[in-house]
Amino acid sequence: MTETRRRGRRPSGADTKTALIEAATEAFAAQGYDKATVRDIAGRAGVDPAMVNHWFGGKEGLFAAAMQIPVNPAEIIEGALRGGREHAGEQLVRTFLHVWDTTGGGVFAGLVRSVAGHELAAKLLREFVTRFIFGRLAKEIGADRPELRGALTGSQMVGLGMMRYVVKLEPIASADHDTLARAIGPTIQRYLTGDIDI
Amino acid sequence: MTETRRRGRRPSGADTKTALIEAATEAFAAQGYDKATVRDIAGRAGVDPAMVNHWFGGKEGLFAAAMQIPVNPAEIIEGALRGGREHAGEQLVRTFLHVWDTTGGGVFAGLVRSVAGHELAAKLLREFVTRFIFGRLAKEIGADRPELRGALTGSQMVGLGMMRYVVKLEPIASADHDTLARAIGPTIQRYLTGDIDI
DNA sequence: GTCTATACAACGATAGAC
DNA sequence: GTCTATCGTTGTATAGAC
Repeated sequence: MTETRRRGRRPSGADTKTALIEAATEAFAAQGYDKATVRDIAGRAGVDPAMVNHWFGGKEGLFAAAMQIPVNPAEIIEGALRGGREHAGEQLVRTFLHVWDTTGGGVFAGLVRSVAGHELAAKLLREFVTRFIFGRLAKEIGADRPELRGALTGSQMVGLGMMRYVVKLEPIASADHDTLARAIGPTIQRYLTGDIDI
Repeated sequence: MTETRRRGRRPSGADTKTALIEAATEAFAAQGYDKATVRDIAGRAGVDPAMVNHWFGGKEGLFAAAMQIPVNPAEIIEGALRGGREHAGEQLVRTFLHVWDTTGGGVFAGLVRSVAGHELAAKLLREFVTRFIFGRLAKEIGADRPELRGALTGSQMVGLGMMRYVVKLEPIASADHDTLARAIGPTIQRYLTGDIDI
Protein backbone atom coordinates (compact mmCIF):
# COMPACT_ATOMS: atom_id res chain seq x y z
CA MET A 1 0.00 0.00 0.00
CA THR A 2 2.98 2.37 0.37
CA GLU A 3 2.73 4.46 -2.70
CA THR A 4 6.23 4.97 -4.01
CA ARG A 5 6.88 8.59 -4.97
CA ARG A 6 7.88 9.11 -8.54
CA ARG A 7 11.50 9.93 -9.15
CA GLY A 8 12.75 12.94 -10.99
CA ARG A 9 11.54 16.48 -11.11
CA ARG A 10 8.12 17.01 -9.66
CA PRO A 11 5.26 18.73 -11.32
CA SER A 12 5.65 22.43 -10.67
CA GLY A 13 3.35 23.96 -8.08
CA ALA A 14 4.62 21.85 -5.22
CA ASP A 15 6.91 24.32 -3.49
CA THR A 16 9.39 22.05 -1.81
CA LYS A 17 11.30 24.83 -0.07
CA THR A 18 8.22 26.30 1.50
CA ALA A 19 6.97 22.92 2.62
CA LEU A 20 10.31 22.14 4.20
CA ILE A 21 10.49 25.45 6.01
CA GLU A 22 7.00 25.04 7.39
CA ALA A 23 7.68 21.53 8.60
CA ALA A 24 11.04 22.61 10.02
CA THR A 25 9.55 25.55 11.90
CA GLU A 26 7.11 23.25 13.65
CA ALA A 27 9.66 20.57 14.34
CA PHE A 28 12.37 22.86 15.69
CA ALA A 29 9.89 24.75 17.81
CA ALA A 30 8.45 21.58 19.25
CA GLN A 31 11.60 19.60 19.78
CA GLY A 32 14.61 21.92 19.62
CA TYR A 33 17.47 21.65 17.22
CA ASP A 34 19.00 18.38 18.34
CA LYS A 35 15.89 16.28 18.66
CA ALA A 36 14.34 17.38 15.42
CA THR A 37 15.61 15.13 12.67
CA VAL A 38 16.05 15.91 9.02
CA ARG A 39 14.33 12.67 8.08
CA ASP A 40 11.28 13.53 10.15
CA ILE A 41 11.06 17.04 8.77
CA ALA A 42 11.41 15.82 5.20
CA GLY A 43 8.81 13.17 5.90
CA ARG A 44 6.31 15.73 7.16
CA ALA A 45 6.98 17.89 4.14
CA GLY A 46 6.48 14.88 1.91
CA VAL A 47 9.84 15.20 0.21
CA ASP A 48 13.11 13.38 0.19
CA PRO A 49 15.65 14.24 2.95
CA ALA A 50 18.19 14.97 0.25
CA MET A 51 16.19 18.07 -0.61
CA VAL A 52 17.35 19.64 2.65
CA ASN A 53 20.89 19.46 1.42
CA HIS A 54 19.96 20.62 -2.01
CA TRP A 55 17.99 23.67 -0.99
CA PHE A 56 19.54 24.71 2.32
CA GLY A 57 23.00 23.19 2.35
CA GLY A 58 22.22 21.06 5.36
CA LYS A 59 20.40 21.02 8.66
CA GLU A 60 21.98 24.25 9.83
CA GLY A 61 20.87 26.16 6.80
CA LEU A 62 17.36 24.84 7.13
CA PHE A 63 17.30 25.91 10.75
CA ALA A 64 18.47 29.40 9.86
CA ALA A 65 15.87 29.62 7.13
CA ALA A 66 13.13 28.44 9.48
CA MET A 67 14.12 31.14 11.95
CA GLN A 68 13.94 33.69 9.16
CA ILE A 69 17.54 34.55 9.76
CA PRO A 70 19.12 35.63 6.51
CA VAL A 71 22.48 34.41 7.64
CA ASN A 72 24.45 31.41 6.71
CA PRO A 73 26.36 30.68 9.90
CA ALA A 74 29.35 29.38 8.03
CA GLU A 75 29.63 32.63 6.11
CA ILE A 76 29.70 34.65 9.30
CA ILE A 77 32.55 32.63 10.69
CA GLU A 78 34.44 32.68 7.46
CA GLY A 79 33.92 36.38 6.99
CA ALA A 80 35.09 37.15 10.50
CA LEU A 81 38.23 35.06 10.28
CA ARG A 82 39.23 36.33 6.88
CA GLY A 83 42.28 38.44 7.53
CA GLY A 84 43.50 36.49 10.52
CA ARG A 85 42.41 36.31 14.14
CA GLU A 86 43.90 39.66 15.02
CA HIS A 87 41.37 41.34 12.73
CA ALA A 88 38.43 39.15 13.61
CA GLY A 89 36.75 41.95 15.58
CA GLU A 90 36.58 44.45 12.78
CA GLN A 91 35.75 41.79 10.24
CA LEU A 92 32.85 40.49 12.28
CA VAL A 93 31.36 43.96 12.50
CA ARG A 94 31.76 44.43 8.77
CA THR A 95 30.21 41.07 7.95
CA PHE A 96 27.31 41.71 10.32
CA LEU A 97 26.58 45.10 8.81
CA HIS A 98 26.90 43.78 5.27
CA VAL A 99 24.44 40.96 5.88
CA TRP A 100 21.78 43.01 7.63
CA ASP A 101 22.12 46.14 5.56
CA THR A 102 21.59 44.01 2.50
CA THR A 103 18.63 42.23 4.01
CA GLY A 104 17.00 45.40 5.18
CA GLY A 105 16.63 46.47 8.75
CA GLY A 106 12.97 45.48 8.92
CA VAL A 107 13.88 41.83 9.08
CA PHE A 108 16.08 42.43 12.08
CA ALA A 109 13.30 44.34 13.79
CA GLY A 110 10.90 41.51 13.08
CA LEU A 111 13.26 39.01 14.58
CA VAL A 112 13.63 41.12 17.70
CA ARG A 113 9.87 41.43 17.97
CA SER A 114 9.31 37.69 17.82
CA VAL A 115 12.14 37.02 20.24
CA ALA A 116 10.87 39.60 22.72
CA GLY A 117 7.31 38.36 22.37
CA HIS A 118 7.62 34.60 22.43
CA GLU A 119 9.65 32.61 24.86
CA LEU A 120 9.86 29.91 22.25
CA ALA A 121 11.52 32.16 19.72
CA ALA A 122 13.94 33.31 22.38
CA LYS A 123 14.85 29.71 23.11
CA LEU A 124 15.45 28.97 19.46
CA LEU A 125 17.52 32.06 18.93
CA ARG A 126 19.49 31.21 22.03
CA GLU A 127 20.24 27.81 20.59
CA PHE A 128 21.08 29.24 17.20
CA VAL A 129 23.42 31.91 18.45
CA THR A 130 25.11 29.67 20.95
CA ARG A 131 25.63 26.77 18.68
CA PHE A 132 26.34 28.24 15.31
CA ILE A 133 27.70 31.67 15.55
CA PHE A 134 29.49 33.01 18.52
CA GLY A 135 30.33 29.83 20.35
CA ARG A 136 31.89 28.37 17.30
CA LEU A 137 33.65 31.61 16.52
CA ALA A 138 35.16 31.79 19.97
CA LYS A 139 36.33 28.19 19.74
CA GLU A 140 37.75 28.84 16.30
CA ILE A 141 39.74 31.67 17.77
CA GLY A 142 40.93 29.37 20.50
CA ALA A 143 40.68 31.24 23.77
CA ASP A 144 39.56 30.37 27.27
CA ARG A 145 35.92 30.68 28.38
CA PRO A 146 34.48 30.45 24.88
CA GLU A 147 30.87 30.62 26.10
CA LEU A 148 31.38 33.89 27.95
CA ARG A 149 33.38 35.36 25.08
CA GLY A 150 30.72 34.32 22.63
CA ALA A 151 27.91 35.74 24.73
CA LEU A 152 29.72 39.05 25.22
CA THR A 153 30.33 39.25 21.50
CA GLY A 154 26.68 38.51 20.90
CA SER A 155 25.59 41.23 23.30
CA GLN A 156 27.53 43.90 21.42
CA MET A 157 26.40 42.71 18.00
CA VAL A 158 22.75 42.51 19.03
CA GLY A 159 23.04 45.93 20.62
CA LEU A 160 24.49 47.30 17.41
CA GLY A 161 21.58 45.84 15.49
CA MET A 162 19.07 47.29 17.94
CA MET A 163 20.51 50.76 17.63
CA ARG A 164 20.94 50.69 13.86
CA TYR A 165 17.80 48.86 12.76
CA VAL A 166 15.24 49.11 15.55
CA VAL A 167 15.75 52.21 17.63
CA LYS A 168 17.49 53.94 14.73
CA LEU A 169 19.58 56.09 16.97
CA GLU A 170 21.92 58.48 15.25
CA PRO A 171 24.74 58.57 14.44
CA ILE A 172 24.84 54.76 14.49
CA ALA A 173 21.79 54.39 12.25
CA SER A 174 23.45 56.16 9.34
CA ALA A 175 27.13 55.62 10.01
CA ASP A 176 29.19 53.94 7.33
CA HIS A 177 30.67 50.53 7.89
CA ASP A 178 34.21 51.81 8.31
CA THR A 179 33.33 54.09 11.18
CA LEU A 180 31.45 51.40 13.03
CA ALA A 181 34.07 48.77 12.36
CA ARG A 182 36.77 50.98 13.79
CA ALA A 183 34.66 52.02 16.74
CA ILE A 184 33.23 48.62 17.69
CA GLY A 185 35.83 46.26 16.24
CA PRO A 186 38.21 46.62 19.17
CA THR A 187 35.41 45.73 21.57
CA ILE A 188 34.75 42.48 19.73
CA GLN A 189 38.46 41.83 19.40
CA ARG A 190 38.88 42.07 23.13
CA TYR A 191 35.87 39.87 23.80
CA LEU A 192 37.23 37.23 21.44
CA THR A 193 40.96 37.25 22.05
CA GLY A 194 41.76 39.76 24.76
CA ASP A 195 41.92 39.74 28.53
CA ILE A 196 38.39 39.91 29.84
CA ASP A 197 39.56 39.85 33.45
CA ILE A 198 37.73 36.85 34.73
CA MET B 1 -17.60 82.09 34.94
CA THR B 2 -14.18 80.55 35.42
CA GLU B 3 -14.89 78.01 38.06
CA THR B 4 -11.95 78.09 40.42
CA ARG B 5 -11.01 74.59 41.49
CA ARG B 6 -11.08 74.07 45.15
CA ARG B 7 -7.80 73.87 46.97
CA GLY B 8 -6.74 71.15 49.26
CA ARG B 9 -6.79 67.45 49.06
CA ARG B 10 -9.21 66.06 46.55
CA PRO B 11 -11.91 63.53 47.24
CA SER B 12 -10.37 60.11 46.99
CA GLY B 13 -10.85 58.34 43.72
CA ALA B 14 -9.38 61.08 41.61
CA ASP B 15 -6.01 59.58 40.82
CA THR B 16 -3.86 62.53 39.87
CA LYS B 17 -0.79 60.46 39.04
CA THR B 18 -2.64 58.23 36.62
CA ALA B 19 -4.36 61.15 34.97
CA LEU B 20 -1.04 62.89 34.51
CA ILE B 21 0.62 59.83 33.03
CA GLU B 22 -2.21 59.28 30.58
CA ALA B 23 -2.20 62.88 29.47
CA ALA B 24 1.58 62.86 29.28
CA THR B 25 1.67 59.70 27.17
CA GLU B 26 -0.61 61.29 24.63
CA ALA B 27 1.15 64.61 24.64
CA PHE B 28 4.67 63.24 24.38
CA ALA B 29 3.65 60.81 21.68
CA ALA B 30 1.92 63.50 19.67
CA GLN B 31 4.39 66.32 20.11
CA GLY B 32 7.66 64.92 21.36
CA TYR B 33 9.42 65.90 24.54
CA ASP B 34 10.24 69.52 23.78
CA LYS B 35 6.94 70.66 22.36
CA ALA B 36 4.80 69.00 24.96
CA THR B 37 4.49 71.41 27.86
CA VAL B 38 3.96 70.63 31.49
CA ARG B 39 1.24 73.21 31.65
CA ASP B 40 -0.66 71.66 28.78
CA ILE B 41 -0.35 68.15 30.17
CA ALA B 42 -1.52 69.27 33.57
CA GLY B 43 -4.38 71.11 31.92
CA ARG B 44 -5.52 68.00 30.08
CA ALA B 45 -5.30 66.03 33.28
CA GLY B 46 -7.32 68.70 35.03
CA VAL B 47 -4.76 69.38 37.72
CA ASP B 48 -2.21 72.00 38.60
CA PRO B 49 1.19 71.99 36.88
CA ALA B 50 2.84 71.91 40.27
CA MET B 51 1.57 68.35 40.63
CA VAL B 52 4.10 67.25 38.05
CA ASN B 53 6.83 68.32 40.36
CA HIS B 54 5.17 66.93 43.40
CA TRP B 55 4.57 63.47 41.98
CA PHE B 56 7.33 62.97 39.45
CA GLY B 57 10.04 65.40 40.44
CA GLY B 58 9.71 67.36 37.23
CA LYS B 59 9.13 66.99 33.53
CA GLU B 60 11.86 64.38 33.09
CA GLY B 61 10.42 62.13 35.72
CA LEU B 62 6.98 62.38 34.18
CA PHE B 63 8.42 61.47 30.81
CA ALA B 64 10.21 58.44 32.23
CA ALA B 65 7.03 57.36 34.01
CA ALA B 66 4.98 57.76 30.85
CA MET B 67 7.49 55.59 28.99
CA GLN B 68 7.22 52.99 31.72
CA ILE B 69 10.93 53.19 32.27
CA PRO B 70 11.74 52.42 35.88
CA VAL B 71 14.79 54.59 35.74
CA ASN B 72 15.44 57.98 37.13
CA PRO B 73 17.82 59.42 34.56
CA ALA B 74 19.62 61.49 37.12
CA GLU B 75 20.34 58.41 39.20
CA ILE B 76 21.94 56.67 36.24
CA ILE B 77 24.30 59.55 35.65
CA GLU B 78 25.08 59.94 39.29
CA GLY B 79 25.65 56.23 39.74
CA ALA B 80 27.95 56.05 36.75
CA LEU B 81 30.06 59.02 37.76
CA ARG B 82 30.40 57.97 41.36
CA GLY B 83 34.02 56.97 41.70
CA GLY B 84 35.40 59.33 39.10
CA ARG B 85 35.38 59.34 35.35
CA GLU B 86 38.07 56.67 35.10
CA HIS B 87 35.65 54.18 36.63
CA ALA B 88 32.52 55.37 34.84
CA GLY B 89 32.45 52.29 32.59
CA GLU B 90 32.29 49.71 35.34
CA GLN B 91 29.98 51.85 37.41
CA LEU B 92 27.52 52.28 34.55
CA VAL B 93 27.33 48.53 34.07
CA ARG B 94 26.76 48.02 37.77
CA THR B 95 24.07 50.68 37.96
CA PHE B 96 22.33 49.28 34.88
CA LEU B 97 22.30 45.76 36.28
CA HIS B 98 21.16 46.93 39.68
CA VAL B 99 18.24 48.88 38.29
CA TRP B 100 16.94 46.20 35.92
CA ASP B 101 17.64 43.23 38.13
CA THR B 102 15.60 44.94 40.83
CA THR B 103 12.82 45.80 38.42
CA GLY B 104 12.65 42.33 36.97
CA GLY B 105 13.70 41.40 33.48
CA GLY B 106 10.13 41.20 32.24
CA VAL B 107 9.86 44.96 32.20
CA PHE B 108 12.90 45.22 29.98
CA ALA B 109 11.47 42.62 27.62
CA GLY B 110 8.21 44.54 27.49
CA LEU B 111 10.02 47.72 26.64
CA VAL B 112 11.91 45.98 23.86
CA ARG B 113 8.68 44.54 22.53
CA SER B 114 6.97 47.90 22.34
CA VAL B 115 10.01 49.53 20.81
CA ALA B 116 10.37 46.81 18.19
CA GLY B 117 6.67 46.88 17.46
CA HIS B 118 5.78 50.54 17.33
CA GLU B 119 7.71 53.17 15.47
CA LEU B 120 6.31 55.70 17.91
CA ALA B 121 7.76 53.94 20.91
CA ALA B 122 11.09 53.72 19.14
CA LYS B 123 11.01 57.45 18.52
CA LEU B 124 10.28 58.22 22.13
CA LEU B 125 12.93 55.86 23.40
CA ARG B 126 15.36 57.42 20.99
CA GLU B 127 14.58 60.80 22.44
CA PHE B 128 14.80 59.55 25.99
CA VAL B 129 18.09 57.78 25.59
CA THR B 130 19.65 60.54 23.57
CA ARG B 131 18.59 63.34 25.80
CA PHE B 132 18.70 62.03 29.29
CA ILE B 133 21.07 59.19 29.57
CA PHE B 134 23.93 58.67 27.25
CA GLY B 135 24.19 62.06 25.64
CA ARG B 136 24.29 63.75 28.97
CA LEU B 137 26.67 61.19 30.34
CA ALA B 138 29.06 61.65 27.46
CA LYS B 139 28.96 65.41 27.85
CA GLU B 140 29.44 65.08 31.56
CA ILE B 141 32.57 63.08 30.86
CA GLY B 142 33.68 65.80 28.47
CA ALA B 143 35.02 64.08 25.38
CA ASP B 144 34.77 64.70 21.65
CA ARG B 145 31.90 63.31 19.55
CA PRO B 146 29.52 62.92 22.48
CA GLU B 147 26.67 61.69 20.28
CA LEU B 148 28.67 58.82 18.82
CA ARG B 149 30.10 57.93 22.21
CA GLY B 150 26.66 57.96 23.73
CA ALA B 151 25.18 55.84 20.97
CA LEU B 152 27.99 53.29 21.20
CA THR B 153 27.54 53.11 24.94
CA GLY B 154 23.84 52.63 24.44
CA SER B 155 24.39 49.83 21.95
CA GLN B 156 26.43 47.81 24.42
CA MET B 157 24.05 48.43 27.31
CA VAL B 158 20.98 47.54 25.28
CA GLY B 159 22.76 44.45 23.99
CA LEU B 160 23.58 43.45 27.53
CA GLY B 161 19.94 43.83 28.47
CA MET B 162 18.82 41.81 25.47
CA MET B 163 21.11 38.95 26.35
CA ARG B 164 20.42 38.95 30.06
CA TYR B 165 16.69 39.66 30.13
CA VAL B 166 15.24 38.76 26.75
CA VAL B 167 17.28 36.07 25.02
CA LYS B 168 18.56 34.84 28.38
CA LEU B 169 21.77 33.56 26.95
CA GLU B 170 24.14 31.94 29.38
CA PRO B 171 26.46 32.70 30.96
CA ILE B 172 25.38 36.34 30.77
CA ALA B 173 21.86 35.62 32.00
CA SER B 174 23.09 34.33 35.37
CA ALA B 175 26.43 36.03 35.75
CA ASP B 176 27.02 38.12 38.85
CA HIS B 177 27.45 41.85 38.59
CA ASP B 178 31.17 41.77 39.27
CA THR B 179 31.92 39.47 36.38
CA LEU B 180 29.90 41.52 33.93
CA ALA B 181 31.24 44.82 35.23
CA ARG B 182 34.80 43.64 34.73
CA ALA B 183 34.06 42.13 31.34
CA ILE B 184 31.98 44.94 29.86
CA GLY B 185 33.16 47.92 31.91
CA PRO B 186 36.30 48.47 29.79
CA THR B 187 34.17 48.54 26.65
CA ILE B 188 32.03 51.33 28.06
CA GLN B 189 35.08 53.10 29.42
CA ARG B 190 36.64 53.18 25.97
CA TYR B 191 33.42 54.36 24.38
CA LEU B 192 33.14 57.17 26.89
CA THR B 193 36.67 58.34 27.39
CA GLY B 194 38.97 56.35 25.12
CA ASP B 195 40.19 56.61 21.58
CA ILE B 196 37.44 55.40 19.32
CA ASP B 197 39.52 55.96 16.19
CA ILE B 198 37.30 58.29 14.26
C1' DG C 1 -5.51 67.47 65.26
C1' DT C 2 -2.25 65.92 61.93
C1' DC C 3 -0.85 64.99 57.55
C1' DT C 4 -0.79 65.68 52.76
C1' DA C 5 -2.64 66.33 48.21
C1' DT C 6 -3.82 70.22 46.23
C1' DA C 7 -4.34 75.22 44.00
C1' DC C 8 -2.40 79.59 43.36
C1' DA C 9 1.10 82.93 42.73
C1' DA C 10 5.47 84.23 41.54
C1' DC C 11 10.36 83.64 39.96
C1' DG C 12 14.26 83.11 36.70
C1' DA C 13 15.26 81.62 32.16
C1' DT C 14 14.51 81.64 27.34
C1' DA C 15 12.90 82.48 22.83
C1' DG C 16 10.73 85.27 19.40
C1' DA C 17 8.55 89.74 17.85
C1' DC C 18 9.20 94.14 16.61
C1' DG D 1 18.12 96.02 21.94
C1' DT D 2 13.79 95.75 24.30
C1' DC D 3 9.51 93.78 25.29
C1' DT D 4 6.51 90.13 25.74
C1' DA D 5 4.86 85.62 26.06
C1' DT D 6 5.67 81.20 27.73
C1' DC D 7 8.23 77.80 29.72
C1' DG D 8 9.71 74.74 33.98
C1' DT D 9 10.04 75.19 38.57
C1' DT D 10 9.47 76.67 43.57
C1' DG D 11 7.19 78.46 47.79
C1' DT D 12 3.16 78.67 50.48
C1' DA D 13 -1.51 78.61 52.11
C1' DT D 14 -5.52 75.56 52.46
C1' DA D 15 -9.05 72.01 52.31
C1' DG D 16 -10.12 67.61 53.09
C1' DA D 17 -8.87 62.68 54.30
C1' DC D 18 -7.55 60.06 58.19
